[in-house]
Amino acid sequence: MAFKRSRVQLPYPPPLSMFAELTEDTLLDLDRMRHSAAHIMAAAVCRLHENVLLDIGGPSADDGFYYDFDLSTRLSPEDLPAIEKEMARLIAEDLPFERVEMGREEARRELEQRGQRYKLERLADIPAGEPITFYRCGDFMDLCRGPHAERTGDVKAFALLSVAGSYYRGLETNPMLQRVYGAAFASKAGLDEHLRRLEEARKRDHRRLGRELDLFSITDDVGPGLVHWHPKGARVRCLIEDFWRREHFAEGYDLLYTPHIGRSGLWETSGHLGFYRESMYSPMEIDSGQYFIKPMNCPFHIQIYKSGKRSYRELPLRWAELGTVYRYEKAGVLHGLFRVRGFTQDDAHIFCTPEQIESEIRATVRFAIRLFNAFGFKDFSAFLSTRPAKAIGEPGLWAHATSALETALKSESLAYTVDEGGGAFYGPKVDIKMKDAIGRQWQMSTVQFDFNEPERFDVSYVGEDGREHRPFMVHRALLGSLERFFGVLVEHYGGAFPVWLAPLQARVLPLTDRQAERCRAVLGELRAAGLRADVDESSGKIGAKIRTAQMEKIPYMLILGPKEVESGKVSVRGRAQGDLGAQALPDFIARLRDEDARKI
RNA sequence: GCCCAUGUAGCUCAGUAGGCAGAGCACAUCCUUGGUAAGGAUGAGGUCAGCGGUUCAAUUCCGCUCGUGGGCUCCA
Repeated sequence: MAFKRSRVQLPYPPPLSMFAELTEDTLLDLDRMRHSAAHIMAAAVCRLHENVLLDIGGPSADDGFYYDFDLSTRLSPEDLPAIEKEMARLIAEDLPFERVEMGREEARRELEQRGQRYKLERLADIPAGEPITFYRCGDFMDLCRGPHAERTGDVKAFALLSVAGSYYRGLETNPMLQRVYGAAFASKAGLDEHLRRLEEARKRDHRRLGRELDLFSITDDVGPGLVHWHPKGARVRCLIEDFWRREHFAEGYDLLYTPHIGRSGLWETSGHLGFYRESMYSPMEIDSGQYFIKPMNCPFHIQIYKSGKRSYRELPLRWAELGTVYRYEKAGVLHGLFRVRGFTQDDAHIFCTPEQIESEIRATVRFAIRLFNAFGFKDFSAFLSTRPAKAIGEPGLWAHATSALETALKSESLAYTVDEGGGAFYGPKVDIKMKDAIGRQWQMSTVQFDFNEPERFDVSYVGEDGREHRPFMVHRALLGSLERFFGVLVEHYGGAFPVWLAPLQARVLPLTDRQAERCRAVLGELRAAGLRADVDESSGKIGAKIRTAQMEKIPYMLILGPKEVESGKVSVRGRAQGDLGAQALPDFIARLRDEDARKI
């Protein structure tokens, strides 16, 4: 039984609590207790406000609870303390939760009498034959499946965290309800630990570190969702890209560069204007034609495929591109580097024969994991999304493709969940998720079949039989987008990049001005060895220079005073380890180059 | 897009019950040349997000716009 909720979409803020030490039973107890906390909150709101229309609430994510309701007044964060106080009172009263089962008609009358119109709709959703239950707690009674804690006093520690809008049933055509989120734990210590984790996540927030470490910015003047990579961020990106290119060549990929805009006809053929228009920007007029900025790279890669007649002997073709695309995202969903309007995908398209597809997919999954291992991600799982009701392409093709995906997941021993019918209309897919340093899950890679575009563009190859065949076409992005991947990486490392990715690997610190010249000479040697370094020539004391370097999270500091100048050594300080003593410069350089090469 | 909150110096944040705006850090200049996480002094830096309204007077009150943050997934 799936007691732990999983999500296909990127969660933010992501669930922080891992509860590794908790058993399934205690998790269920926690869920039950949080469900009750949600009811207590609803009861408190009903005590404080008139005409509260209840929708539903319950445990949320894996740390708290929420409840949705419709109120005549708008709740703001300032209202939370009063609700908390009322909740505390209900908890102190230690009221029992009483399960009341009733017939459908009786339930309807009950809800009508209370004027609970959302609840009436929810009641109608309950399939015939299932028991209809209410839970009573003092004078508060709510249609609810349960289960609940025994008494309100079982909620030992809670805090209300935020108010938010929430569409009824999550549909934006429905009225907007008010949602209050809270956290609840079995003990004060659990709650404190949770709040500590929230604080830890805040410290790692890539938007905050992006500013503090001068990595990137997004400015109002240019526009929301459009990223500027500052020198240090750009340096990290460059290192990621260099690594990515080397690995792709080693995996038998070729690289492409394609234009950023294309004629409307191209997008009509591809189907994007039909299916994807709401994510595309308005066309621009060039000569007498309309051009669209690309939301995807695939039509261009297909053009290259079609630039000549292809033989089965050429397949598989693996074509990758760091392709920059622009997509319209609703203003409210933009978020730092995680959700932007212009981004660079580490995109690739694989064209292959049916016989090749299984090994291609396997290699792709293995490749993704290998890449992520290099960045310190170790824990993976996957989602397999299969054929939806409305789909293009023959069922036989779908079955073949889906089994290739599944085989790859099994042979790589990836835990996966099947999202039955959750695939896009044009093909099944696998999404790979991974855990970061503090246990949060991120969905990064996607491997996706496409039965639509090859058809629309009439993509083919000549087989052994001399006849034309349709190749399989697979889209895949491993890192996802460089923007989002970089954001995750910043949070994963908390801004303290390992030596191989650090924008600056070492800083040379003169004790006084008299060592400045020697420091510049040391810098020259570091650079000549291919290392990234600079010198702090400011006039502060050594403590201040160390503090600055420490806050910039530079892996190594080399301190040079009269002693070092005389001995020809450097005093090394590690960002994490502190004072490492004096070393000969060549030894330090060798050590740094070794760490760089070993990606640590 | 929708709900709520929010926007004051490069950053973090005070402040004005409506009367020409303030701190710390960062920056510049000078003094200091100090051995492993902040030496000192002086100075520069603001259309108080933008536009409109009320007012003798608006950064402050009101409206709109833009941006940012939390959400809009699970769900009787």
